[in-house]
Amino acid sequence: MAGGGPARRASGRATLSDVAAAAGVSASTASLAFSGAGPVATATRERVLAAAAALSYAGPDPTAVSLRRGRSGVVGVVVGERLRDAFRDPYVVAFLDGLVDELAGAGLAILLLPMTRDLGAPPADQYRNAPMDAAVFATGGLPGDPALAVLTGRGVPVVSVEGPDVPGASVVRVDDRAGTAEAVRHLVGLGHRDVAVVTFQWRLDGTEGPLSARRRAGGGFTDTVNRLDGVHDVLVPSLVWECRSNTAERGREAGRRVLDVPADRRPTAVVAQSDVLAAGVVQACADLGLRVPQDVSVVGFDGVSVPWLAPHVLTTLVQPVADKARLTAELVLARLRGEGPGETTVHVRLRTGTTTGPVPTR
Amino acid sequence: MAGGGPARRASGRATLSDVAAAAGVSASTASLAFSGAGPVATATRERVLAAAAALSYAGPDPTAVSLRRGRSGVVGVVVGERLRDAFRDPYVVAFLDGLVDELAGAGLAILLLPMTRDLGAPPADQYRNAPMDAAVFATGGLPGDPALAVLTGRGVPVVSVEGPDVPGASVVRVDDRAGTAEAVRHLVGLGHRDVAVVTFQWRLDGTEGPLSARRRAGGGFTDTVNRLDGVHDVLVPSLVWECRSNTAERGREAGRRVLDVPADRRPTAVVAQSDVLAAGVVQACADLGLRVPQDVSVVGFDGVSVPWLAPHVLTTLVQPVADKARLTAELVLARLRGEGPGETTVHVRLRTGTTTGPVPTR
DNA sequence: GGGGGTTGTCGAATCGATTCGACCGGGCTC
DNA sequence: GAGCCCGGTCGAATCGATTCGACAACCCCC
Repeated sequence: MAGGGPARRASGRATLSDVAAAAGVSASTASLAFSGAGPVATATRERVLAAAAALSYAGPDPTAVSLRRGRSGVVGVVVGERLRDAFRDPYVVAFLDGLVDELAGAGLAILLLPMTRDLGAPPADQYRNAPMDAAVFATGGLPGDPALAVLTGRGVPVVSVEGPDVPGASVVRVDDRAGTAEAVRHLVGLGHRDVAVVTFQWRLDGTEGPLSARRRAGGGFTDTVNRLDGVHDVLVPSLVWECRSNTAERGREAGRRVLDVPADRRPTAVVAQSDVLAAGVVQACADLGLRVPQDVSVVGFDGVSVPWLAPHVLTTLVQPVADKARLTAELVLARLRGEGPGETTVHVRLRTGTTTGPVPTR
Repeated sequence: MAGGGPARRASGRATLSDVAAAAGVSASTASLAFSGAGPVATATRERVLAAAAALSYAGPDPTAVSLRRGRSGVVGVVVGERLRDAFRDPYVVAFLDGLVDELAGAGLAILLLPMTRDLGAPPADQYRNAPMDAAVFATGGLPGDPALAVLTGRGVPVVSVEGPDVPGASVVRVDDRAGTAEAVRHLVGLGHRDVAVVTFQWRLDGTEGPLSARRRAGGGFTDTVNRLDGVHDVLVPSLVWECRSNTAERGREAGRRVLDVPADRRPTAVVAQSDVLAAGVVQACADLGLRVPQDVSVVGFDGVSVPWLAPHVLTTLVQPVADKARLTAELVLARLRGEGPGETTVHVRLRTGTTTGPVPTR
């Protein structure tokens, strides 16, 4: 031992220099001994490791490493407005689970970022202050989100999943327009002509109710718009009802409002923009004493399991959620390798369940 | 302008020094101009801000700030084993939502940490490498989790919610033992004597089925143990069934296995360790043609809304989830202020719903 | 025995900021 | 008019590591 008292700083924990001093080597050598980069004599390494143990040095400080390497190993993930609502959606959870798995496999940690709730307000502090090597908009987002400007201003590469199509961002697209169109054609094939649509929120203002042409023209969330356009590609829906959040509760309310009308004016089918909303609509049917699919057909979107709908099996557009997560992670990793923005499209597939059937005869 | 070409580094983005140089001031002054700490002449500040805008400098680098300040503004949150399962539990989501709100209010960002799945394996990289000012075990945890050792080794203060009771950690306790006992007394008051218990996993090995005395003696998750002890405080359950994950699906399977026996040997009441499991048990009753509560009474735990159970209202032990989140956040903030480990207890309250009733007469 | 190649170690520069102490005028008080 | 205080600015140290280039020692082989 190189004499002298303990080398610990007054300020607290031991640093690599302390360890080096205790082991009688330079800081460079101690670093090499820890990281394994570069040649170090076995005896030296052991001396360093012993010194580290003696000082209970727990390895290099992540913050210092981040600064030096210009990498923090953290990826920000933006999820829906309220965590409470976002995490209630099995699709979001499944996607997040896949994404976390893929990124964790690459040694990356996930930072939860709240989606901007008010386009007028400044974005949350975390966008500005939290360390981040990249950011993923996991569940869509609005063009013009100030958080986006902050991130690109910082030089943080953005990967957007069906999100704002900003220049410089990597994009994961979903062919939800074509998919929705296919689902509507399925309904038309069953004889349906009077189809209502239950959508996500169009903008961030908490509005709920029939979507006016004026509001529609104003532009909205990418996925919301695409899925509605897909309906219009096949027919003009008799009613479009906007829900203020993507929850079964709001879907149920939407279903009640859309379907609680005299039978001759009642839509014979409802296309919902998510399985969660669709499940709410099915519940609304039960509330109203309407049979699914004899009186009303219901179509969802996502293809996640909604076990509490049993014995119904939702007719829905299945997203390949695991693939989508993997592709998203790959786009993130590509940006981290320094490659430019990339782009992928994932395809949805119509799964016919028990919630759609022939149009009722009146 | 102080002549010369653009001061940007070849390596990429502008730094504070570049801005300072462009504005013709020292780096110290530029820093002061940005942070607002210390006096800066208005004219100078404006010159600095203009230079920053010209160089599209987006504010101080979070990593560098973290190193200097010894604070990253990031709090790690450990949630259950699989995100997929954890986030399916409305209670976990509600708690997390509250916690994120509270911590975000203090300018802290949330890092998602996967719970250790295998006590033998080394903890995930993120425990070692991710910047973190504190860590919260949000949904329980195992004593002896190696991730804990890594965190305390790093000097990261730990706040454990019904989690491993390690020395030095702040602890949020729940009086779930007393609460469960109260629920069981409620059942006893209704005449029940033959009560089955459906529990969380006891350990991490994916076991499912009747909990043996031997396994039980081996020690398990804090909350699992406490809630079971609460039952034993009142009576000896006729059967304890361990589920390998806290999902309605496993609860349903448990319910089927526990209740699908001849009526004279069937438990008249089931105490589940969560509302999610309880919901599964209620579904199992429907599967088996048993009426709730006429044939079987069911008790849950958490008091979160399980809307798809309608028209049933679960008899359950309500946790004050918002308070719990707030108290947890306060313990985190106290540690961040440098205070020592703290401790709180939250109380649960029995809410009598429609899923418990008098014992059936045979 | 000298040249060339390894191996092991170290010093110093660097990552991008914050902050303490020093310094310099100018206005104020006594 | 001397002394003081304060507003404004700057230089240098510091946070805790990584890494490049230099250098010494040693081995091998011709």
